[in-house]
Amino acid sequence: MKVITRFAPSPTGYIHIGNVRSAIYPYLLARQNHGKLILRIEDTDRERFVEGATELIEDTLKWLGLDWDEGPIVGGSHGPYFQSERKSIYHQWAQKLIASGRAYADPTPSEVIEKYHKECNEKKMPFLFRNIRPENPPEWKPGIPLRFKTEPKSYTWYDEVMGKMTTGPEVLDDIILIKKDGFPTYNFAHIVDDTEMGVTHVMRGVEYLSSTPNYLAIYEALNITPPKLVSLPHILAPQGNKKLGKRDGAKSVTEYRAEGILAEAMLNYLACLGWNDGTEQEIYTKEELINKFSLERIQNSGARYDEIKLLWLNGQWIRKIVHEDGVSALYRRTESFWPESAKGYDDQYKIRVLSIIYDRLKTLSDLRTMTEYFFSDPKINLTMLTQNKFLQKFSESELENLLKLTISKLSELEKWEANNLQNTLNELLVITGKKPAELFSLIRIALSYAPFSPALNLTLEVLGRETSLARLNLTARSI
RNA sequence: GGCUCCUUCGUCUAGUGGUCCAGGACGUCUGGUUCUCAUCCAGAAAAUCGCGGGUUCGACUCCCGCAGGAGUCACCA
Repeated sequence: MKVITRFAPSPTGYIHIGNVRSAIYPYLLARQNHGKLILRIEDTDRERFVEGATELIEDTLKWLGLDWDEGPIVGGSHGPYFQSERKSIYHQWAQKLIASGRAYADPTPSEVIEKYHKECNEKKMPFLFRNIRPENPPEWKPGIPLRFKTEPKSYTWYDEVMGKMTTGPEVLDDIILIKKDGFPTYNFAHIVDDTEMGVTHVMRGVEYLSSTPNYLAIYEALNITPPKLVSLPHILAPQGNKKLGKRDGAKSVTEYRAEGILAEAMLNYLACLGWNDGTEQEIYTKEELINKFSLERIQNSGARYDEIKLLWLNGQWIRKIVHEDGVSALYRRTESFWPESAKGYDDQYKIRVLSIIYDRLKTLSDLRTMTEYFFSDPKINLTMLTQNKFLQKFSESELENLLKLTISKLSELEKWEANNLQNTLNELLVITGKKPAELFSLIRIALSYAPFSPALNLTLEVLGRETSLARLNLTARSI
């Protein structure tokens, strides 16, 4: 049997990291089995619809590398893939239920329902509409909601993550199939769509676990074998025990992208939050995830979201890309992350800067703050020099002399190249009798006035003879 | 309140009756790599396996009870 999975978001805003996992797992399962992933937009709630949200969702998926086989943009033979365009299909299926006496029009005024609802809440009783089911429902016509006529009984089913499930008749109710505006509810629409689209594995958050018996009842009334059900545990907010939501500052995937998180790291982190292959591996490529993914190894308790670990993983991925594909591979991803001042500089120079700074990056946006002095002369800050813990014991004239000596030695260099520079620096240590910490700190600060920088010889090399000497001179004269 | 699910270091997790006085990773701390920051390397601290009973020669692992947490009970998905 061909595996067909789907990701079915509502276009109500951006996808935040609490939700993407329900796109990642279906993707992995589909790819692993050479099946299909369907993207379906569940836009039946016109009030919550947000303009542009669909595009945002598509962008997010594309960025993460989660391509879909059927859905918006790519099309497919089971369309349309927007629920709002499938109204007549739902109505056809609804007619089947009406014909078999399993659905009825509900003329109950909303005040009556609300009153009963309130009553149930006060008495701490579950709200069950079937208790006030109208006795002689009218014929169904637009403007009246259509309800499922349930037959309370016990259900047992198997959830691929949670295992064997059993519930009693008390959870079954006459749920709304078609709203009074003519659009179906999620409860009905997803069943129709999954069936029509041939979905074999329904993967969604655990919050749907409690309504599963009601879905099972509809499948049964429709004479359909339900697909495999996969409940995904929640991702928990960093604080408390609540599921991660926008209120907890759950950022959109797009935001992480803008902050310089790599798609590979994001995918790796999210896939492994609540899933592991039982080995001690931490870094997974998309291909490895596709190969190793398994439903049985999805965790069945919620997992807390930990941004620190994401950052660590991102650093690992930044280095992995450089080590495996070279600096220019990483450089291609950095375009929007350089400081303003880098604008006029060519690719070659920026690649050289990147090659000496990349192992310090946690996110690509660190480039903005960490490479400033490679592109514009830093502001001279003499207190930074004189207050430095290695330099404060020297007098100003001593510092000046050390700098002058450094300048003259470096000026003699024929080839301005890292190894030669290191040799000269070593010579200077011998000549001056200073400790590396002392001399090197002085030079480093005079060049960058930054809290940190790469190895001194590399910094000098990339900065170039002219710039380096000019900056050292400037500081020497300012002391 | 009903129903359902969940419960191993701070966090993500390994663990399917003995090889676990519980392993890995993040984080934390310490030390090393000619300055800084980071990387990398080495090491340390960190879980009476939610609690209480049982079964067993032996339980994190099986059974029962309890507690705590979460989800759900919408013309939202």
